[in-house]
This record gives sequence, structure tokens and C-alpha cells, in this order.
Amino acid sequence: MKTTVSEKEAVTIGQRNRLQYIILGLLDQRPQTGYDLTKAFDNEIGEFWQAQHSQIYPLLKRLEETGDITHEVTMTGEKLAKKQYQLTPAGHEKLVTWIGEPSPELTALKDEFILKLYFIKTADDPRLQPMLQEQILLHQRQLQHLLHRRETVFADQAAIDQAYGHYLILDHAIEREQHYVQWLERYLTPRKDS
Amino acid sequence: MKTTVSEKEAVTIGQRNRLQYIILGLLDQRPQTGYDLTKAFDNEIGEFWQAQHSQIYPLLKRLEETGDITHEVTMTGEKLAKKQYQLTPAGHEKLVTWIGEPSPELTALKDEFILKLYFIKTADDPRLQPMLQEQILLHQRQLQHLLHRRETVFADQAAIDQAYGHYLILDHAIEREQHYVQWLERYLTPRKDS
DNA sequence: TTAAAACATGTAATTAATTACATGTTTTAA
DNA sequence: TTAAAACATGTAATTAATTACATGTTTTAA
Repeated sequence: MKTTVSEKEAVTIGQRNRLQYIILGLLDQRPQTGYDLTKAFDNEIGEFWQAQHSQIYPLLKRLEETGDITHEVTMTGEKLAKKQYQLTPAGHEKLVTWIGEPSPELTALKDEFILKLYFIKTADDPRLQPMLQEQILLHQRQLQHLLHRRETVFADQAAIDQAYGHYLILDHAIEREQHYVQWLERYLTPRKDS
Repeated sequence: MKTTVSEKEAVTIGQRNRLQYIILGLLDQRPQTGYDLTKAFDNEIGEFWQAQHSQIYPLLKRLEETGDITHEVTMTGEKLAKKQYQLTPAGHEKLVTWIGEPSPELTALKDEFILKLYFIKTADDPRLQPMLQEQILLHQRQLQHLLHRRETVFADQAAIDQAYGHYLILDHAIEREQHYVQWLERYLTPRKDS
């Protein structure tokens, strides 16, 4: 099959590209700009997925080319053009289909501490206890952060009722950190000094 | 600064490339081939990190170019040449340095189920309960798998004593799955039928 | 009034990771 | 004896993700 100069590449986005669904899901809540979406990753989305604006802007362009979203330009002040993106019916359908599909893959957790632990061969390795202590501090701090977020984001039952999934995620993350710290502390041997 | 045709590219591997440290750590245990290393990812390493042979072979070549490993060719049968890789002192040093460094980054967990949960807005969403049920099955199966591995890999205290870090990882993974299942079950509302 | 912070949108270059393509040998079990 | 499984090593193409480069506007607080 010959290709001609004028023939356009078919724009597709792989099913495994999860970022697209986050974008669709966020736009399903309300029309937003690329900048708004980027900020969402600094807040709640950031607890469980990471993305920079350099990934988001190109993907927005591609999602528009595949017909999942459209945009309208609105002006802020005299010169600043903002692109408000919104879902098309096709984009909404894609989101709903994805949520309805099974999620049979286990988390591929990439925890560098766990990786290092694997290469600690004996219980009396002098590096083990400092490593545990460092991780305890890290996860205690993360736990405090998550507890604080639950207090502020889900202060009343109404907040829980209208973002129930988000509440579940936060609840899960809090428990995970609590158990992580408990587990670390169990293998921490008390020091005698000072 | 001008570059000439004969000038070679300096081969470097980024510090953030974690796979290199797994390879170094595995080779620290004993000299191995790329095939052996690949198999290690089907077994215990696979519980917490993934890599295919198409990633491993090129990285072995680069690690040799940076002077971290060397190889010897051994013959199996008449024609089959195997490359046995082993650490150089520099490679060993690199491994030890990495293990000794702080690990201040929290796990970036990429759990698709968690992602979907975020977009479930209310507790009575009909998709919620089937999603929870699916995940319970998935994590119960994973838990059984991990328990079975602990039984077989760490059957006696001697096995624990000589691969203590690995034991800790497995113990942690088991607890994580137990808590995950408990957490999922807490939000599962019992059905009345059948 | 002005400097800093926040808002706003992109592209380029590089690196990491996955999937597919490619080929051949040795061992094991039927 | 032979077919399948396991052993063994690579490259090519594509996609995802990160880091760096690039530029400009509006709002806020000193």
C-alpha cells in the first residue's frame, strides 16, 4: 500500500495510556484548562498519579484529534487566551467504558527502599536499622500529611457523600501508611544509647 | 567545543535508572547470564520490579561499557555461547553506594483500580460493589500466592537468616495484601439474594 | 509602583519501558 | 526419534515519561 504526501497519520491513543482517562475524568467534572489539570496533579490526583504539564498539553491535543474533547478559547484580560477543554459524548463514553472494565492488574509498586532491602542479606547488617529509621520518619510524615488532608477535604459528611471514591482512596492511603509504619517499627530494634 | 567523527559518545547511565542496581545486586550474589537475570524477574524480583529481556541485554552492554561489569564466554554443548557477567570492583562500589544512600521518595503507586475509584462519586453508584468484589478476589489470590511463596522459599529459619531483606519484603507484601483485603471487605455491603 | 508569584501554554531532547521481530541451540519427555 | 519446552541473545519500533528549554500575561502583596 502506497502512502501519499497528503495522507494524514491516524491519531490514536493506546488503551494502556492511563493518563488519558484521568484527564477525561477530570473534564467530566467540569470544563478546565491544561493549567487547571496540571494543578490537579499537585493536589489530590498527585497522591496516586503523577504527570507534568509537558505530558498534559500534548495529550490534550491528541484527545481533541481523536474526538474525545473539544475546546473553547476564553480571554482573561486583554491578551491572555485560555483554552477551556470539555468532553464530547464520545469522550464521556470512553470514560464510562474504562471505569466499567475489569482492572485485573496488580499494582506494580516501585519502592526504592524495598529494592534496597532485597540486597540486605542478614539481620545484623549495620545498614538495616538506619534504613528502617529513615523510612519510619518518611512514612510518618506522609501519614500526617494524609490525615491533615482528610481533615480539611472531608470535614463533614456532605463532603464524603459527594466524593465518595476519593474519600475511599484517602482512607485506604491512610491505613496503608499506618500499617507500613507499624510494620517498619516491628523490625526496629531499640537502641540502648543516649 | 568541536566534535570529530572519531570521537566516541561517553556512555553513561542515569542515577535514577533503578534497573541497573538490581542487575548489579543480582550479579553481586554470583556471576550470571542475561537469561538468568531475566528469569529472576519471573521469580522473586518480579514481586516488586518488572523488566523484560529486551531491557536487560542492552543495559548489560552499557554497564560493561561504563566498567561496572565484565563478561566471560562459556560454551554449552558444541555451539551455544553463554555470556557470564560479573561485577568489577567499580560496579560493587556503585551498588554499595546506592544501598547506603537515603531513599527519600515515596512509592509512586500506579493502581488502576484506585484511579477508577476516584471517579466514583457516590456510595450508591451501582458500579462500586462489583468493583470491590473483583478487587477482593484479585488480592485474595495474590495473598494466597505470597503465602505459598513464603512457605516454600522460607521454610526454615536458616533460609530467613541468609536472605533476611527478601524475607522482610515478602512479609511486608503479605501484610499489605491482608490489609488491602480487609479494607475492601469493610466497604463491601452484604447482598441479600441467593 | 513594582517586583514576585501565580497563571498560562507550549516544544525539544532525552531516557525508560513495552511490544514486536528475529534467530538459533540444547534438553526433556513422550 | 522427534517434537516441545526451555535455554540463549539480541535489535527495531513504538510509546510513555522526565527534564530542560522557551515565552509571555495577570494578579497580588509589599
